[in-house]
Amino acid sequence: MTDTTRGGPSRRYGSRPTMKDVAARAGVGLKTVSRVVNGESGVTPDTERRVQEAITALGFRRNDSARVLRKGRTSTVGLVLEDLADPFYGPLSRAVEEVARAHGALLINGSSAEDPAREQELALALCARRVDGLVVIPAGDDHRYLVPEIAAGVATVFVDRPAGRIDVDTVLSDNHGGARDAVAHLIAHGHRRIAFVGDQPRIHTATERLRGYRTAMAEAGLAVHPSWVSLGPTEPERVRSAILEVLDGPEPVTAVFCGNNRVTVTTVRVLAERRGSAALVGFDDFELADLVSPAVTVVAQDPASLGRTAAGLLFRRLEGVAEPPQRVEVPTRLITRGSGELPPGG
Amino acid sequence: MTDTTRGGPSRRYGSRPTMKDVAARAGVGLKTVSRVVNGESGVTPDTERRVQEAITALGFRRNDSARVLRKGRTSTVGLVLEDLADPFYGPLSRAVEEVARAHGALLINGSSAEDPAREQELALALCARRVDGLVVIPAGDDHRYLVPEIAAGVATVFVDRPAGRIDVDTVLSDNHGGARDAVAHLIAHGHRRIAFVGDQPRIHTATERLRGYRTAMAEAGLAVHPSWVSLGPTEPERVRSAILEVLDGPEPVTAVFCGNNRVTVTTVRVLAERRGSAALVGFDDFELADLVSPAVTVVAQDPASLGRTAAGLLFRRLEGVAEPPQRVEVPTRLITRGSGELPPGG
DNA sequence: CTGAAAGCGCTTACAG
DNA sequence: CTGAAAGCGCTTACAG
Repeated sequence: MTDTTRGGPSRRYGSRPTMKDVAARAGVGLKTVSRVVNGESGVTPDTERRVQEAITALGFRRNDSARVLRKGRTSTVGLVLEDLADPFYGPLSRAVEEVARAHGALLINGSSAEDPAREQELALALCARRVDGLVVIPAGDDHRYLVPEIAAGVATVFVDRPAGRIDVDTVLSDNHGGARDAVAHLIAHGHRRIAFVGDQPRIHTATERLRGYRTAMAEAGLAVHPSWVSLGPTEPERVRSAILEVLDGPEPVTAVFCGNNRVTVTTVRVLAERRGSAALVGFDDFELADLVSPAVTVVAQDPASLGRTAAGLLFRRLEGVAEPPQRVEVPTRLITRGSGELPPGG
Repeated sequence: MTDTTRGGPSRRYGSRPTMKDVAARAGVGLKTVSRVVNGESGVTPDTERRVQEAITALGFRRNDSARVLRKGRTSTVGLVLEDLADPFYGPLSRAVEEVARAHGALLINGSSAEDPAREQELALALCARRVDGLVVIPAGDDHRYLVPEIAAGVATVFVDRPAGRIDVDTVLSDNHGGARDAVAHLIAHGHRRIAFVGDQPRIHTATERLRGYRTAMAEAGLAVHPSWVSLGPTEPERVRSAILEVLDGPEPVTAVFCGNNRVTVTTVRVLAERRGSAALVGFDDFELADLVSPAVTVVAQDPASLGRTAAGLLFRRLEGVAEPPQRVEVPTRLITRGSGELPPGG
């Protein structure tokens, strides 16, 4: 029962030919095969041809696991994000992928589903696969588990949200400034009673945007009634009841500032049912925001730019740049389309 | 200049401790460390504790490249898709990821950008990394390059579009039937002059949907004027001019059937500018389709179901099921919202 | 221009 | 319960 077919024309299904098999078939040494496979110089055209023929005949493909074991680098970077199906993260991921590709690297990404335990599990699984670098959109707020990995040389960049309890390169949108602009815009259009409906308070961007809301209100000398602020999951049911409460409760508002695109979309639905009873500005742009009625005024982030910037930092580190951790802020942009310019009392 | 610090408390930045280092520090054999790391039985609680301490002290993390080299399986699957930033592929990718996760596997995905060469490069790079299986949304139409990989045991499933010149498991939407339903719906609402604007003719889904369009027209005894059919890139400019041509050309239509979500979105924009001068049914559902005016009637695909089904087939194969290649068809669903029920001559 | 030997960091198969 | 040896498939460092 010995494996006598190894390297022969009818190898067992599931086994793969190795460089050794190719070398045997081509009648050359192992190192010569390695040279051909890696396009190194110093091989006679005739030898190269024989090796290529053996490669094709056997269906050889280099095993990168073995290669990595010797070389140390995997030419792979990891991306931990919240949810690939979210239209905010798709373009971000794609941007990271393009930068990686330009550097000859592959991207592995995984979704944390907003679960800190899953984020950690994923990030460490990527480290065990020895990614050269890691881009993280964190779900949790304590990232000390990455300290040994970073010490061991895994380049690490956080994006969209900051890292907790470790000091690393970080790329963030100007959440506070963007939210402040949004709310100031509503105030400039005559609103005094403005609600903020956002994501869960343990998410950094949610609290930063809330802070921007409070700043704008305070700068205008406006009090914030506690019932106007609602943070929580972005599930449609939660958002729907939050919106109805701020619109129809004892302290009704005339305008709503939404903390992210999931919230905005549900709010647009609720307002459409009620026939536009409030002004609206959303954080994050979204497809067709210009085509609903009224068109939705937003503070746009640039997810592709966030991804590109983060990946750029990552590869700078991988190229050996050793400077203190950077903190890059990506500006936001107010896009007025109608919903944010509605007067109070509509 | 020897590396005397190896395994010591101050190893060189960038180097990583190995099981050997852990074994030395804990005063045990290599195999014992392996047992602890992999949670195997047969280790004294006291020994285990000493090993765990050494692991923590050194910041050890198992190198999966080395592990893979011995075990043969990587517990990784690859997904080649068109563009992660496309809202159709995000949910599909996420669904594959969830199934992989349920099987303890990680997902590596990459975008082909609709370029056959890049698709091949990506798929083969994944094979070189020895993914256990491959889910492919192809850009090209000749996949014989995968034959050696499949023969070597890489489980392979095509989804959304069929493979070219190889016989493999395939999961497709009912493109022909869905398109036929869409066009029959427009005909039932009185339309006789109907345009089809779709994706490039080398894309299988585009031609299948065109075929469905022709079937419905033929079944109703309606002639198709050549100028009513426009296939090409889904860039907004191309779609815009195609739409204007079928609406305002010498053979104006009263209804448009759009071949995919990118085309539909642009068409909605163009029609909004012209104030709803034609009926519209789109292939693919999209966010806020219910909120634009008129709301958009679509033939909905279920990208998550496509992904789940494909990944399910993949893991069945990985579990050893050996049956002839399957071809699974996922049904589509007509969702009427208004734009497809507009009468001709609006 | 070419190749034999050693070794990357694990797991396997075995022996105690 | 524990560990020494061999080997997975490559690349490195070297010698011819």
